[in-house]
Amino acid sequence: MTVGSARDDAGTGTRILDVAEGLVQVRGYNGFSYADISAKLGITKAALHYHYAAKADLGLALITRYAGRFTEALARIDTSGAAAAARLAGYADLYGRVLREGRMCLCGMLAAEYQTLPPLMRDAVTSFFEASERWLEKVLEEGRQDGTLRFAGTPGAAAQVVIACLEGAMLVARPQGDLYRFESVAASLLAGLTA
Amino acid sequence: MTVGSARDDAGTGTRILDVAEGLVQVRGYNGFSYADISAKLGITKAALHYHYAAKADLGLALITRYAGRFTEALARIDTSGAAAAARLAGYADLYGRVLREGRMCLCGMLAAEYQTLPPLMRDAVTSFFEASERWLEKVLEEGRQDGTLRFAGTPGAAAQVVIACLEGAMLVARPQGDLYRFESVAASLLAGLTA
DNA sequence: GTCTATAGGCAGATAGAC
DNA sequence: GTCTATCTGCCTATAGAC
Repeated sequence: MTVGSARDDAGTGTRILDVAEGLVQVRGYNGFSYADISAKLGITKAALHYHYAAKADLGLALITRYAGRFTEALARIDTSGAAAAARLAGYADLYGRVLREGRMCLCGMLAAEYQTLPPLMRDAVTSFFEASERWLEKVLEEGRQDGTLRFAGTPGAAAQVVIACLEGAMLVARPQGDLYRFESVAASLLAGLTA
Repeated sequence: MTVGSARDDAGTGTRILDVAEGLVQVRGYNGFSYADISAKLGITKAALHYHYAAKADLGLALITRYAGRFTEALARIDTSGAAAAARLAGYADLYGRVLREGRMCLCGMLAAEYQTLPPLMRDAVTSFFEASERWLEKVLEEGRQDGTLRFAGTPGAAAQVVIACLEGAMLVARPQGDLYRFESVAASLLAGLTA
């Protein structure tokens, strides 16, 4: 990887990921091709294969970067020092920001296509959800102890409800052309968990 | 359409729908081809095109049949005369039955691929969710009035939470290889709505 | 790193015989 | 209704020049 002279030019590899990420989040992994990226970026398909030899390599890089950024965002929420309820709201807002760009959660989209994915991509998708669940579990447990959150059952079970609700709300909001639907569901979810 | 001599033989058109339905629910609309159906059914691709000239025709027929059966199932729940809470549990069980066959909700899968679908298929998908929401709204409102269900906000908002939760739980359960995850989320959802 | 050119395969779809 | 044969186009991927 070569560092350009200007600090803010992205590098072709990164720009490929940027375009491909949007395509997968909108059309799915099976719904885009190298030709789509080629057209949007103005470089040939052959050049794309130089950076990502096979489509599966590109797909894996996509998930890895997405999961890394997600983990970073969760770390920022943690270091904010906010109460558990606010950290939970911050988590939901991460989903809201993606949807406001007209996109589905990358891993939610890939979850639908799971059975058609190459093995390494499958593993990366499941890891994403496991990491999410672990973070939520921690927040929920802390919120229960400090009295800012309340829920029945284990923190793990509640974490699964949160993930299901947010992913499902994103999934349905786009076809219904109703982004507010997501905000409404997320608000109901948070209200039900707030003490 | 010709009626066979034996009452229980399905007809090629129906058998095509049966196979295609499974393929879409497992692999997605963009994840299967006429060749897949051809192989599973032992007839040529050309024969498939006789029954469904274009893939979009097949896709539309798939949603229409699925939505019709879903509506029938909801009608059966209604005529059971059960209380609102039990009817809600029956609704969740419709999803559970699909997942136990290793499948995603047909329209949940198509919701993910929405941006790549032909217009008529898009409209059919949104209609499915609207019909579901209207039915749930009715049940929730009745449950609130007879005191078997409780929730904050409008019945419409609560209905959206139910759909989001169940679709999302299905979506995530398959990659995680954890069908019990769905049951757990559904149980939590119902518990939160039961008075 | 990016290009032109092309391979090899599979997609959806059609023509016409039976 | 189903078949064989074929078309056209797009897909992922590679070879080799620049």
